[in-house]
Amino acid sequence: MTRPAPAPCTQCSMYAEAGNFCASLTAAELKAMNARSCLVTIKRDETIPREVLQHHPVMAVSSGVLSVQQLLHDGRRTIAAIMMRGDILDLRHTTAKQLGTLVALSKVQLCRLSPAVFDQSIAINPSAREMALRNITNQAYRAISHASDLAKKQALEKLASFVVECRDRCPEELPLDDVHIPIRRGDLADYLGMQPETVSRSFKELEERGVVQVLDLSHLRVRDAEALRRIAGGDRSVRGSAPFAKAGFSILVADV
Amino acid sequence: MTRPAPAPCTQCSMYAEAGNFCASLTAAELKAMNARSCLVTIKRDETIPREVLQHHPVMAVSSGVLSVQQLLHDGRRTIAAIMMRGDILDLRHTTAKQLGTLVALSKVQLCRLSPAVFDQSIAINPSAREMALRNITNQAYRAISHASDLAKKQALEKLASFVVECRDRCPEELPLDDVHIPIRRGDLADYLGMQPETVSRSFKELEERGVVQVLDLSHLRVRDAEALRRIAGGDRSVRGSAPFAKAGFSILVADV
DNA sequence: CGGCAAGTTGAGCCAGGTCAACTCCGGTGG
DNA sequence: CCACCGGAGTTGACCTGGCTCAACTTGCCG
Repeated sequence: MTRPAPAPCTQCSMYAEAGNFCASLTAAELKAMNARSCLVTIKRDETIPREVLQHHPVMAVSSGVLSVQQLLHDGRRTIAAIMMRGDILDLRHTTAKQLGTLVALSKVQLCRLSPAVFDQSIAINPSAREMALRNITNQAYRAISHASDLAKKQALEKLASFVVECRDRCPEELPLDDVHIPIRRGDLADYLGMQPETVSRSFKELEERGVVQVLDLSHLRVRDAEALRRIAGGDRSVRGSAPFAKAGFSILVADV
Repeated sequence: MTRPAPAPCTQCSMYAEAGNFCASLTAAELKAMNARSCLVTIKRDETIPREVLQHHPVMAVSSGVLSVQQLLHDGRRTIAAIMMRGDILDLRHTTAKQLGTLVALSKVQLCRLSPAVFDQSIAINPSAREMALRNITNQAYRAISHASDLAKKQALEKLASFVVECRDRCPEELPLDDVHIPIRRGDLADYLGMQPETVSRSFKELEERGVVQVLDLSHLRVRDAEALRRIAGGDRSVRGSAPFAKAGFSILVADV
């Protein structure tokens, strides 16, 4: 039985989207990459086993959301980082153990890059090198900025920060002001270091303040981007321009 | 007036310490780097001004502790990351604004690398390339692991984690089991997302449990490394093997 | 349409934030 | 050399944001 024909790189978002590593490869490099790499699909809540990471320490997220998780002794779970399309992981110098486990938060397409081809491309192709470096650097700075969200911000502020992060980072093309929340409430709670209940209450609060409108569990509409930004920056007193989005209530309240 | 002769790279820890970027440069590269770069000293609590960062977007920490800080609207301060010797910062694709401000937490020696020489070395010298990539990747993974400390851990656990981080990361050569805490209590509080009072109480608690002994404000002795590790991993019930380090108390307590 | 997992809402409680007083220590000047 | 000063750190008492637990509602998939 032959191995299933690898999906051609040309159909992968790592290649298709400018700014990603594979998009900067030459035709020859892409061909080598295509021959030596392999695109796998991971279902939601599946963990990438340690031995797989050891055999394929270099990989890239082609679609979906991959998380770095840590489990505390008594069952508390932390999502320390989320990786999205274009993000490169190089675990050759970091055992997965010290980083945590890699768990898919949605259906994830992951490309196991050939380390040799990866290194080779980085060595000779300046633009591939720049893309890779830029991606890793951005991951570092995103993680730093996430740490700063977690350190001192209150629940509402963390959530506002996260919405802003989604707006900047999520690849989807949506009507202006609509934001796609790519992960579930429970995962979001573990990413922001809070409880699902608190996430829910904070969404409600943002909505009551007229800052966002919750369209469904994975879609928001931003009603007042400036207010959102200011809440994310720690100004908790801010109210949006369209308070009490669910019309009707405001009249009742005003009359009391 | 001639510019003061730049300190030769050979005296800088970026060069002297194996595993750092500059240590992997060839003699010719080092000479180029020496000619085009400049080592500056920054006093504690000084901020690197934005315009300096724009002119010198690539730099490396030679000694001391440099922090990435963010100030919330109402004055809360966060230390999102701390950089120590060997760490490379490349801000060419990240405005300092989105990352935060860079503030020295101790006397810092910072080398402003020439971006051109840096890029050139990375392009042609495989071992320099690997060092740079490895450092950036490690920074990313450290930040991720810091984020996971902040998300769900309690005060005591965060502090234990930090002590472990210091043990692994701090360059000082100290007697086994002694740990150097390179930053002040207030800064530590902002790094761990808590209040100075809580930091103080947590140190006391670790000491009362016999896990560490506080020698002075910047030195600890680890009494039970395994207990420390377990507390850092979320097992809050752990007590050390040498409780009530300040002798005498235990007798009184036992008699009640 | 039924069943289950995910999400939301409400009530009570606690870890850690806040505020104020106190101690410790290093630097400075008489 | 010592008295003084100011900033850092610590301790204690109180308070609150968010965690916990439990009940309920919603949304998803067969």
